[in-house]
Amino acid sequence: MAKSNPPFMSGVPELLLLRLLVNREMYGYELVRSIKEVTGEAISLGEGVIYPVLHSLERNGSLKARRKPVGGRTRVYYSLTKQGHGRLQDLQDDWRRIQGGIETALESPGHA
Amino acid sequence: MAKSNPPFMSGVPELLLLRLLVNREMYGYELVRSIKEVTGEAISLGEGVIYPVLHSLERNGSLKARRKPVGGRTRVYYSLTKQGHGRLQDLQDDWRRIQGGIETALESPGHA
DNA sequence: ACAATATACCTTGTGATTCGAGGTATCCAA
DNA sequence: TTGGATACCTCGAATCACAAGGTATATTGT
Repeated sequence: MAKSNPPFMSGVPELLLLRLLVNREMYGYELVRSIKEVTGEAISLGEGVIYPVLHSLERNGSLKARRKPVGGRTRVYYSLTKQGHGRLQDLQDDWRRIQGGIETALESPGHA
Repeated sequence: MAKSNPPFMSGVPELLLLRLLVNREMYGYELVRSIKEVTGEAISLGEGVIYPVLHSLERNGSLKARRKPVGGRTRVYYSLTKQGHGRLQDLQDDWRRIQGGIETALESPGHA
């Protein structure tokens, strides 16, 4: 019954999250703003995108979560596991492959 | 209600199609193979993606279609309209913006 | 003291997009 | 004559991203 492969260009939110978490552990709300910032406002992903992705990354073992009370609120800090590093590498390779493909297409003769 | 904006990274099939049609008119089946070729096999879009996009581009005035019998079959050749050139320019700008944003994110300190 | 905004987490419904599989028909080669 | 390539098309389902909401606490402004 039509077991669809993931859309050819999905996984960018995942990629960005994993990449940010290489440097240091961060929490969800922070990641939302951080993505906007590090992409120079080019990409803005809402909480409705980020939280579910974080949860799924945790479920599949790419991230581990740590609850940490700060003030009166609770933050959930995420950090990369070994698997997460592998996953990041894969996504990064995928991205470069398709990014390169598109670039080749756009640069071929016959300017726009 | 929730009138969703288009997903932040869609429109790549559209972009590739328009870009290919800058050089010369082409027909659907040809475009399917051509996309695979010009992207160095990095991107492979099936007919189920291409045909609907072509139809919608025709409907909104970016492309014009010309039916041409070849042998016993009929090919539908598409070519860019003036609007299509504008649309291509926009999509190309969008793409470069987000592509650049992701690159910035991936290249920031703290290697993978 | 009170209201508004910011922080911080979350889920749900919907909409847009892509995917895979199928359907039709013709042509050519084994 | 069977099968593969060409050439068009559509449909159902999976996937994803989006907006909007909901909860709760802290901070800032008035």
